Amino acid sequence: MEKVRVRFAPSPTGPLHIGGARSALFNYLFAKKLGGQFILRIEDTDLERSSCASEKNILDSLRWLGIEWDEGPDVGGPYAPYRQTERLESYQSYVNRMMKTGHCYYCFCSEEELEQERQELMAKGELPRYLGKCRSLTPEEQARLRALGRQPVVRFRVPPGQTVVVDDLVRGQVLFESDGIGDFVVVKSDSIPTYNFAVVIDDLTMGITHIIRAEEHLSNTPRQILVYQALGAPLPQFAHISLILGKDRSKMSKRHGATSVMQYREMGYLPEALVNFLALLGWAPEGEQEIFSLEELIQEFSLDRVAKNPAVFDMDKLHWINGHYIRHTPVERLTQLGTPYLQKAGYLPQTLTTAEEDLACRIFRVLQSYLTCLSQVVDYAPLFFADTVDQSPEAQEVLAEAQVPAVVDLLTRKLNEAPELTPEVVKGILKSITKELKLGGRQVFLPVRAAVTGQVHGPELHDIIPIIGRERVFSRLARFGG
RNA sequence: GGCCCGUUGGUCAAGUGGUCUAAGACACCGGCCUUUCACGCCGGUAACAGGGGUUCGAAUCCCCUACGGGUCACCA
Repeated sequence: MEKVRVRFAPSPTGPLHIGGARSALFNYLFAKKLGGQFILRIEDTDLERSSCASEKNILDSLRWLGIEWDEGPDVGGPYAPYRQTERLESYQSYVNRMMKTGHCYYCFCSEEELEQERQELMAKGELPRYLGKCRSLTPEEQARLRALGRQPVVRFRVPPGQTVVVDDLVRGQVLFESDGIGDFVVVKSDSIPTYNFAVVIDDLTMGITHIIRAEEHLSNTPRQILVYQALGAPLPQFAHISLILGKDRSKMSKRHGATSVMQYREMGYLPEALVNFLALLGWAPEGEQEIFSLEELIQEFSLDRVAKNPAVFDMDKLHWINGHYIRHTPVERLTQLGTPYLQKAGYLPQTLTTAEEDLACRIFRVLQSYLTCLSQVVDYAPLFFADTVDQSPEAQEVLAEAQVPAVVDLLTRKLNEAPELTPEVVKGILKSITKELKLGGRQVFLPVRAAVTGQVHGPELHDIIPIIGRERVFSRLARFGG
């Protein structure tokens, strides 16, 4: 069997979108599952909107997710270059060929003329498309127009009365009538090829076997197929995956909140969590497993388990998955990834002493089951770093109880006497207080928690008191003593 | 508007004519664990868009309607 070669071909017009990441992921999984190659190609023929920064963002985002490419703009490969603006010559010969065979022709219509044509068609209630005005210009007419300084575009001559069949691996056969497609531009007046043409040539010359991309490209596919046919080239396999929708069921966009991979990274999502989540959007494994490593996904992935219907981006589930990965990752890694949030918020300095590193590690150990994303550590930070804490209404209620001053005084004394504060020591102290004052656990633990943290909920007291440290604990307890 | 795609609980989804009085997960609710919360464990509520066919039998096949989405550029 022919070796599988797939590609992810983003245009560098913005940061990598969550939808793009999923397309890349599906391509990657498909390739790796079948022992094929995953190629990254940059489609930068839109000179206006393309930027190096966006390209870098896309590469960084993919790498962060753990999606590695076998060939691409930065790593090279046997079909280099992998940036369309660097492959301009490669398109020219194909244009010439189609020009010679009559599949293409020059069109001198100006934008104004086209706009007018569009308006007229719309006014008549017909579908706006190019009517083929320049289809049969004689060489003389062409020369005259060129002499006027008109820069022509090259259009593809769409054959009339044809049914174009898109054989799609996820959607089955999809039929299009060629009459519904106007002669489309293949080379722009600045002599840069358009998307619909460049993709075909690149996929063809790079030996791409399967084109897995978002559904929004489905209606472009008949145009591309027409080009393949004009060239007498074999068709690759197509697979159009459904879109990712926002909460309101329209295509995911900025107004739905975070849409780029990097935003999720900044919010403290782990790459493996995002990958796991994205894989489950529009694809379902055979069993009932929900948590998958990249390796497992590669094992399990198959295009025929990809859904046809669009999927709503479910933030709740992402949170759950991320929380799961946070709970299951080593504290050292959590600390490493999470400490920058503490630094950015000013709780810790840019460069850490060994003691501060240790402190951060202890904080993350305690918070591990509380966080659903790393940035939330900042919400808990005052608990560990503030000299005084505000009491919640519930905490105030608890602190009004009669036994509180005695408990606080005794705790203060015992903490003071302890040579060192460790979880074991604090645990013992708290227990001894219940005994000495003959109080129920609740009557001791709850007020202590309220006084020390300002909350009635939170991690084990014996874990957090040593982290908070004697000084701060005393300053928080002070107001509640007898 | 034309063309195209889609429609199983709030969400992700399994399901490819009988084993569906429809799986699992998230969310939600309840219980257990625990000094509290979180975690974890156990349990519960909740769905085949509507209407016609085909068939002994339909979530599964066909048609229509409704709704949602995509696309109609010298953007990709």
